[in-house]
Amino acid sequence: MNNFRDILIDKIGLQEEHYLNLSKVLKKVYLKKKDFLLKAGNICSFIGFIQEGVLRSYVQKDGDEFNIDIYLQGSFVSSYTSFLTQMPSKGNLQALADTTIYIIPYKDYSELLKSTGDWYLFGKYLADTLFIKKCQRETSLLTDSATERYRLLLKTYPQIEQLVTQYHIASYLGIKPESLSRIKSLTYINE
Amino acid sequence: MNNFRDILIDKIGLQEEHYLNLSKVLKKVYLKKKDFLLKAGNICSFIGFIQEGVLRSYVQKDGDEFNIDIYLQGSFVSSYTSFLTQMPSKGNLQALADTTIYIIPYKDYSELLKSTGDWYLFGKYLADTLFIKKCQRETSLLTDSATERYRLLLKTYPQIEQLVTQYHIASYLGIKPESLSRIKSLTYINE
DNA sequence: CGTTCAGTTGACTAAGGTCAATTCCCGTGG
DNA sequence: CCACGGGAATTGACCTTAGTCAACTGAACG
Repeated sequence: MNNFRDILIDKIGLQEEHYLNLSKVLKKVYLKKKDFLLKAGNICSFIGFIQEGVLRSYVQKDGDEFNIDIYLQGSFVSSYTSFLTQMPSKGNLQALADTTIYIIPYKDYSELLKSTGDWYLFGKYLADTLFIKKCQRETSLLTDSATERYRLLLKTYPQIEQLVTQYHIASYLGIKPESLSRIKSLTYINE
Repeated sequence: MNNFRDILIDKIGLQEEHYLNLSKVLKKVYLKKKDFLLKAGNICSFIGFIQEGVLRSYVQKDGDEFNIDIYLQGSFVSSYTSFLTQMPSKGNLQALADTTIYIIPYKDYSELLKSTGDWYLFGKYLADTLFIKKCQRETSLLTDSATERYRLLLKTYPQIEQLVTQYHIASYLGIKPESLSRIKSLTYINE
């Protein structure tokens, strides 16, 4: 269930034919670890799909980095607010490992939308899933302790500690790496 | 710019005619302070528009309440995740003052969507603005201190302290009322 | 008036931050 | 094959922010 075609057809309900049309405009992009897919200040002109690898979106404030999200294999990646508004993005998109992405350029995406109403399903799927994900994170940031957020993350992405460093996980959780280290050491004692 | 018709026509780009069609299905609902528009566990079957008054959405955890959002006059209100998925809502919607709302029932909304593609604009406006708002709050919760969030809130809604109690503002900020009280007392000293 | 609820203040606690020292791990070059 | 260098993670000591609980003030309203 981690490839683009399956998600389009099985999850979103589009047809093989749609996938073939999409394939024609998809651009395959290879990123090395630490490469940027998008830098803050630029307009996001694409929707990406991660074939292989990991990315993060983060914002900078007073010289510190804050990870807004971490994107694993099989997920869509975009600075969606910037994509929607076509205004400069406040966040950066950066690879945390060597990564392969399929890119749908904004222009081609608009063409697809015009070609048939079916692509509306895709836009709605994207908007809805992103919204729901944001709501969950908002609630978690508001109601859960750092320890609870850490456990939730492990439950959602059991493999994440093998894929990204503690620095990035801590930043995503809203704490410092030192604090995450302490949380982990306590976790073992309490089980 | 606080009434439904103006937003529909000037902001979303629909026509007078659309507004007239919508008017036929709108239900006017009066809530007293502390009345619930939606209780957790129920499915949200409407989009509301606040004609007059204030509401909050909040979740409960371990007996504590956490305000997810506060909705003022002229804004849309819904448990949008529940509305989208037609699954039970995790959050509650409650009036914080006597409130008048226009309700678009889910069923009628679906009918409108079918009647003409133009209503797609409405759905997209709603989804996009809600998403952007969530992103801003997510970033603020992650990167700003309670004091910064408090200042941001006052800047965004200067009138909010006249409309809702400190208890609700504190909960929205993710802190306790006592802490907000201390933040306020320090604020005056530092200006 | 007295009750009730919102807000403030004080004393203490807990969670997480900061900074510095140390250890672990892993890749690279001699 | 080993030694070393550098980033990642851990640990310790101390600081800051916010939470907790209880007492108190004050305005609102029956």
